[in-house]
Amino acid sequence: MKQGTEGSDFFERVYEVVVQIPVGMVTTYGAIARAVGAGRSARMVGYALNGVVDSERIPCHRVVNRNGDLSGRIHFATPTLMRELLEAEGVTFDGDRVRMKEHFWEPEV
DNA sequence: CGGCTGACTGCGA
DNA sequence: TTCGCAGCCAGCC
Repeated sequence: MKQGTEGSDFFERVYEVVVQIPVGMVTTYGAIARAVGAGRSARMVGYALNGVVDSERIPCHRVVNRNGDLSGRIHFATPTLMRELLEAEGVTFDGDRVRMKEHFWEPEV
């Protein structure tokens, strides 16, 4: 995908990575942060997704924390939404958390 | 320019 | 594995 072309925002990088997440797979904020070169700005990754309006273009529900727990503004507003979306895509859950061992996908740098 | 906030992570207990 | 504390980075006021 585009690399270095936009060069405007770290946000764009995040979006580019998130949209590449395969259906039925999930990744962590830290993984995305590293993929975009931010390294430790995992929190900013979530912040970037917070600014996303196109949930259709940005599958933010596929992004979880390292525990596999669905954290997110959307999940905070509608706790069932993210889980329903993931299950609908084929993601399996272990209790209240995603089976990272089964669905962890690492973004390509 | 300075300080605060945040959808996180790593380490220690 | 879970709980708590501190650290880093980028955006915003």
